[in-house]
Amino acid sequence: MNEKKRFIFHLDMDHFYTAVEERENPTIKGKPVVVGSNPKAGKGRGVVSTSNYEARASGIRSGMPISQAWRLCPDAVYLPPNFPLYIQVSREIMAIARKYADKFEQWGIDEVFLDVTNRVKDWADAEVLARQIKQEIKAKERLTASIGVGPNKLIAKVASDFQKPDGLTVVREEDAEKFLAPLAVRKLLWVGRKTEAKLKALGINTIGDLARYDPTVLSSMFGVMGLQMHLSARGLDRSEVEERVGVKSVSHETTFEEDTADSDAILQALDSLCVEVQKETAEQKLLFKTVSIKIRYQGFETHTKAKTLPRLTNRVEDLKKTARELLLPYLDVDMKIRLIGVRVSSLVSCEKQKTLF
DNA sequence: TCTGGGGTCCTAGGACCC
DNA sequence: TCTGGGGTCCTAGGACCC
Repeated sequence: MNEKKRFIFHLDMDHFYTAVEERENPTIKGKPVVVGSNPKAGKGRGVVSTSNYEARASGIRSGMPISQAWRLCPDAVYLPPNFPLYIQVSREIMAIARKYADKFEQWGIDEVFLDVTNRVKDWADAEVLARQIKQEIKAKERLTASIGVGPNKLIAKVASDFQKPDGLTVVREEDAEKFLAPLAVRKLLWVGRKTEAKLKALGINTIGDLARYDPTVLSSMFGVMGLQMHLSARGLDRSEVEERVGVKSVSHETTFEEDTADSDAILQALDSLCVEVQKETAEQKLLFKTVSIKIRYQGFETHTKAKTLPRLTNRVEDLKKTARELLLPYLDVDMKIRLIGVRVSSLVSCEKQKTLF
């Protein structure tokens, strides 16, 4: 097997939501800005979606409870997310990036992998191309991106995070292992908080530690992911840049302002979620077969329950009825409810469905 | 510190079929 | 009376991503 040398980019927009907000409203530029849930003077529920670098200087981070952010920096500009705007800007950026690559894989709203193997001849060439993409985005969108360049997706992803904001990091194949070795294992894709803690318990802190560790032990502890992690730590990743086609599920969920035991209010909220989910599937011309509900009690205990219907449907009545059936047993429990959610999956497009009959 | 909302993928067990 | 092996589908929970 002669594996062709690849050139992969990972492009990551810098503090995307807050950067877009600053662009739209220059008066907030230079101030700490936080996009997320309403902080309600420190009593708000929810988390920080994105913070700009001025806010990060106070210790604010994505995913942090908004109440904690408020305590760290009450004077920041707090904004609710404007998703329609971010999606619009995201589309424009992705259209720019797409022109530069043969293979394109969007990753969330503001990141993308590009395979530019057939567009460049060497690493220097790749760097020039990456710079060009950054420049076009800056010129057309007045936003900065950081790009990581590497021989595979894994390294490109770690590299894009290496220098931020407005960064460009090229990691040649022959330098990959050395580049990764001193970094914390948490920097690796798929090593989250839980896995990080388990690795730490084994004495594994850096990616270098992980690369040197016995893969059979990793395999017995983490299964397939263990071997995957070991390969990643050595800079190896054969996964392709692949366009994602079609969603697998559509869901909506909502956290109540206060935990509640009011069944009427809960069921009413459930109905609204069903309507939203059905509307979205209808817009995308999708039929669904499986309905799931999610319930989170006070204290964060979370359950899901699913039912697969005998046939595909897109009727809101089917959705409401099934969701209600699934949820009802959970309302008898002597705990207040924090969140409910509705999801549909086993999706088939209506067009495809027609051809089946 | 007290945890949003939108997703994907994996695992493990059970039902069911041949 | 005791009991295979492979495959698919479904469910519940959990980890991870942005």
